[in-house]
Amino acid sequence: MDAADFAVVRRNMLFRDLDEALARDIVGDRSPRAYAKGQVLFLQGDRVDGLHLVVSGWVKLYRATEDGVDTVVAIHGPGQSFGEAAALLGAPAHAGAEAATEARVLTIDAERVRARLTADPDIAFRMLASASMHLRVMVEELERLKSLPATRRIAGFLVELAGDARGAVELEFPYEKTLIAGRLGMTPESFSRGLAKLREHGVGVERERVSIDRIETLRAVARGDLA
Amino acid sequence: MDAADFAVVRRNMLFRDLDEALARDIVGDRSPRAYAKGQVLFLQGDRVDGLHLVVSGWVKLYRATEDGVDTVVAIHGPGQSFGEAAALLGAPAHAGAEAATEARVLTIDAERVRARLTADPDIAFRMLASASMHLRVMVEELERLKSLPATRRIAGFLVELAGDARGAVELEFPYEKTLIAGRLGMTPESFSRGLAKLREHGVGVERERVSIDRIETLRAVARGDLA
DNA sequence: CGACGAGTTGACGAAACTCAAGAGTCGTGG
DNA sequence: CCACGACTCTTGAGTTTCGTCAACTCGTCG
Repeated sequence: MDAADFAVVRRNMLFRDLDEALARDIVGDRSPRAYAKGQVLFLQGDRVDGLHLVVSGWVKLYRATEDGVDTVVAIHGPGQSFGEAAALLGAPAHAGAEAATEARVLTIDAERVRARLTADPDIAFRMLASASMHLRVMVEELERLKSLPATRRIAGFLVELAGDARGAVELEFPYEKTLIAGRLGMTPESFSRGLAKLREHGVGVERERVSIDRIETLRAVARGDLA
Repeated sequence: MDAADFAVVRRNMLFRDLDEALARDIVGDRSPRAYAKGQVLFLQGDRVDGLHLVVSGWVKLYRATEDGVDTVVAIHGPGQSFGEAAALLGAPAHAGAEAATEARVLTIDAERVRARLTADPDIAFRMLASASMHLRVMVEELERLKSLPATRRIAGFLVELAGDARGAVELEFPYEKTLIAGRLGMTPESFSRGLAKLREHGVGVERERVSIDRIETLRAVARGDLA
């Protein structure tokens, strides 16, 4: 694994602030594996062999309901990990994973982590922290979904993408709009209309490129201060 | 703490299958504290001093949005715990907690758990398992919320309450309907109408008492096999 | 060039929210 | 003991939002 990839790994909660040597040791000689868009990493109910860490691209987690409709549960990008708990506990995955774009994902052997874990309880804390963070994200998502209208959810998504930028912002949608719509709990049509409505707040969209006149305005929309 | 209470504690994921002596040791000499309905355990953003385990009654976790509306994130009953990760990591709570009914809650000192944790890494696994279960519940909630119409969500809630009972079932709502509505992501009005609609599937409601003619019918509704 | 998929837009309908009124319960205090 | 108010829940009416169906545009790729 090259240095650039390893740098991404170190952005993850589990490896951040961890002793360099120990981090390398846990990763072992594994290299990220490349997945084509649409390729399945594992299915819902599969036993997960290791914990997954996205090095590049995006991976979606989804659940299939009985009637065939699938719900997007989360989407993970570079530096984000998933399936830690399932892997460590040897539990079946409660969601399926599929590459949403071309992606490279590092699979870390659960047994290896488990061995280090008993040796160094600090790692256990990190795993807990990681799980806790996932939980927090889900809670926030749940909150948004329960209470906010579509336009505000979209505004929120854009704000998140923009990070802490200020003033005029140019950015790209990281994956297909259809998928974003699913993540935000709406249909592609609603997403499209929502984006159209945001035009009056200085948001321009052309294909996957988005230009925002004033990100602060959008933050106000997301907060609900603006219609 | 008396034996009945301790039995409830042992139903929790963290303490189930744990060595009896160790379990008692972790709990220490703490006793459950009684909370009146509406009493606040901690606020969103508070530093949580210990992990909380509901012995009796119900505790709601909620998040307040900027505009004062609060969203119910989860509701925990006897044997369920919350705030584990936050307490252990010393992180601020990402939701507020308030007694939804009269409740008794055991607060377990985080430092004490931490100490046992370094001694016995198995405890770390349990905590992870616990966190993972929370996550799974949230994911399921998210899924339901995204894809299911109100009536099905209500049916699902009743089915969950009924457990694995068969045939005719009599039960009580564990807390106010308004709160249930919030948990299911709808207004009290919608909840009321939804319940009314379930009458044609053999559900009778009188105050907090619910009588279900055939729980199997309701399961079918929840699955979507029945309108 | 033609087929295909993604995205947009319009028309329509159903579901859920808001506002408002009213019934029933419970606790409190006169 | 009863009257009052507070609160919860229900029901009704009107409105909004969102999903569905369908047509059409526009790239992409074979």
